Amino acid sequence: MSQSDSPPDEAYSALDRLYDDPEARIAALRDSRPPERDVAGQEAVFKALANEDRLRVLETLRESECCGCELQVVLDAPQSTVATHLRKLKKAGLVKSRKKGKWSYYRIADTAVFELLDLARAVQGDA
Amino acid sequence: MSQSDSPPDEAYSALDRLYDDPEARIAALRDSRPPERDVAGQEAVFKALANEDRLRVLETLRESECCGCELQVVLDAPQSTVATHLRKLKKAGLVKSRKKGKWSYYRIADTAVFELLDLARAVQGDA
DNA sequence: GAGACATATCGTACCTTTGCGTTTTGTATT
DNA sequence: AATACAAAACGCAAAGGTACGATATGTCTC
Repeated sequence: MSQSDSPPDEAYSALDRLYDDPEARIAALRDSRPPERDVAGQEAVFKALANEDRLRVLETLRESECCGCELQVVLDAPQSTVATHLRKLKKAGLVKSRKKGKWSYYRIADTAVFELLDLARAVQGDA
Repeated sequence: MSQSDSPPDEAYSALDRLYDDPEARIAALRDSRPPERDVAGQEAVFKALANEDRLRVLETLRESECCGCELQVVLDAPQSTVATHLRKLKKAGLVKSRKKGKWSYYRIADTAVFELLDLARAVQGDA
């Protein structure tokens, strides 16, 4: 993951054999690397989405805002488990919450979340 | 995760207090649950996307098809590590590969993958 | 202010994923 | 057929994520 730890020298020599101008190809490949920030942000989003229970929560919130205890019914899981999932979804910016009395109501933060869910289903569908 | 293990009876009684007709609400919540297959498929896709190295590979493949040894340069990681990531991407249906001589060339399987990457960046952006 | 109750947080045992050295497989080249 | 080499598969230690009981926090009702 860093630069000096275990450089794949073998890979370099592979490129040496593969191209007339390996330096240029290497430079091109390196340039195509996206900024670290972007990648880290994307990873955080996908990590939050990479769990069945959390996906079920999002699909439910698609229909309507829900409070925590309703989501317990949906997931059929204990309160602390549900709360942990909701915290993750919130931290990743996928849902927002508002407090009303002793209830916390959760809702999808951005319509882009719907699109992510739909695309994942589509990709999977014709795999 | 299953039905009989640890039912959140507490949640049921919460709904009892919350609604005039809790049974109806419970039924509605349960009906909103998507088919198990769908959720499992979505999870698989998001799991495959939930890793910085794999995201970097996908961003690189956005530009052009690449062989394994090129991706080693991009990730700056040993061959076995890169191969593991590629296997996962392939199993999730995100990339396809073709073999030419002793090289394997990888490419994005579906333009939906680009959209997923873009959406994740967008969601993250205004979080 | 005491009790009930929805949530949030903490601690931790358990399970999954990752990274990577090593070995194996498949394809050129000599 | 021996060598070279890209890629795939195997194996296991280390890291990370999950589930959930227990506990803490905040809010309503009496």
